[in-house]
Amino acid sequence: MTSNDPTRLGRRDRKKRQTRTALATAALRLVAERGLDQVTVEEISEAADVSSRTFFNYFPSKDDALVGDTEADRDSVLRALAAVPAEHSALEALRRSFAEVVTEVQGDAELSLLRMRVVTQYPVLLARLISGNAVTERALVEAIAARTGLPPEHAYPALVVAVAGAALRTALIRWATDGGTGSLAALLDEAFAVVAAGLPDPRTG
Amino acid sequence: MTSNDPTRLGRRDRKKRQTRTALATAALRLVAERGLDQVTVEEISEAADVSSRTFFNYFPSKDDALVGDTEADRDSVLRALAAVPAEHSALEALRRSFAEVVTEVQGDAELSLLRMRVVTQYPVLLARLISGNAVTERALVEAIAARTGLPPEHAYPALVVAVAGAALRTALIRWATDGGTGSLAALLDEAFAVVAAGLPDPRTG
DNA sequence: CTAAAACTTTGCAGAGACTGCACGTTTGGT
DNA sequence: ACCAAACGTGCAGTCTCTGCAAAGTTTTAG
Repeated sequence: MTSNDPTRLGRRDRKKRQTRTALATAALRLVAERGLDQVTVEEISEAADVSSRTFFNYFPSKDDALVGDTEADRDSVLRALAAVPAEHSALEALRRSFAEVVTEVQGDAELSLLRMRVVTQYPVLLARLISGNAVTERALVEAIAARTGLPPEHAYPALVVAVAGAALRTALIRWATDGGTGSLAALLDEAFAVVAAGLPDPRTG
Repeated sequence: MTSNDPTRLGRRDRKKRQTRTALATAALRLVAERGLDQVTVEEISEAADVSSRTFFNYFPSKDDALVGDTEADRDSVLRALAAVPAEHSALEALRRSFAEVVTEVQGDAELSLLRMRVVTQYPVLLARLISGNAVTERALVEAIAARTGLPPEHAYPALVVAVAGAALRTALIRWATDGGTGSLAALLDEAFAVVAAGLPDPRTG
């Protein structure tokens, strides 16, 4: 779970958080059951016992309720990256920065799997997820450029970040299609290892 | 018909193609001028001199008129991949498969640049573009799996394809932000070379 | 304890995206 | 010239999403 003691927040914030997750899980559950177009915002809101207007106070679109909080992931990854010692390579630094998100995903495996199942089923949602990451990508490119001392226009930072993101994405999908039983961290490390080796053809060894 | 010259299709198909490109270019031009939310489908349709209902006969959504024809790219890449000799590595095969799309993009540089400028400006459009590529990605994973003799569930095909796509994407963005003056093919080759080397930190050489 | 301040929820009205349907026109083939 | 298929378009209707203002709730200050 994330780092918050529910008792320390006021009632207002507690209810807000509650409503938000209620909307998100209702949306995921309903869409998993019936399909994306067969679920309206009004139905989701009713399942969470709020008005449909309130839904839009929490999420700017129906899709956003399904893809999860990309901003929280962004903060997490950026903070982690800043904490990685400078002597590590860019690729290794990114690998470590993903660790926190990875453990969060695995910690909430049931919801994560439901989300992955729904999201991968609808290209528009998969795109939405990736677009959230696009914002993260730009921030990461800046950070990697600063860390390596390269100018932000240099090809390298953008390339490493994009490739690392691709590795994370494939590991996530692989983990989800395996039913979430295995270790996501192990899958991620494996992917990064292959990338660091230059993607050698596994047949020729 | 008296002639079967592919460039001289019937009047019907000629007009269809004409209308389609008119809608797409009008959409790109207007959105570049005013912004995505400040342009309605009705305005785009009016600029192309058709009804707004007709717009939706050509494109399923406003966004689709902006991101271009991802299906054509898909066909092109898949056909090219099938033609690459089997002795080349997966990564090299993918690099070659992208060549045709790359030359098309560079050949229509003005429109491509307008599109890249618009698309990169709006995450939702970037997402739409990537979602088209998501379908291509799955097909490529199948093809690479078959080519390498690996099972489709193996991590490698998905990883190579995702990474190659990331390389293509960064090369495209880089080319566009440079104003489309340089050689896109050269940028792509450079990116692939760095990837094949395992993304070594350029600081340490 | 109480009342103002700050915030949240909600209904309402409305713009805009998108779909199914029906009807009229155009086009290609014969 | 004729027909069937394809195309364009208007219309009605659903759904997403936004701004606004009223009403309710929580927090804060006195």
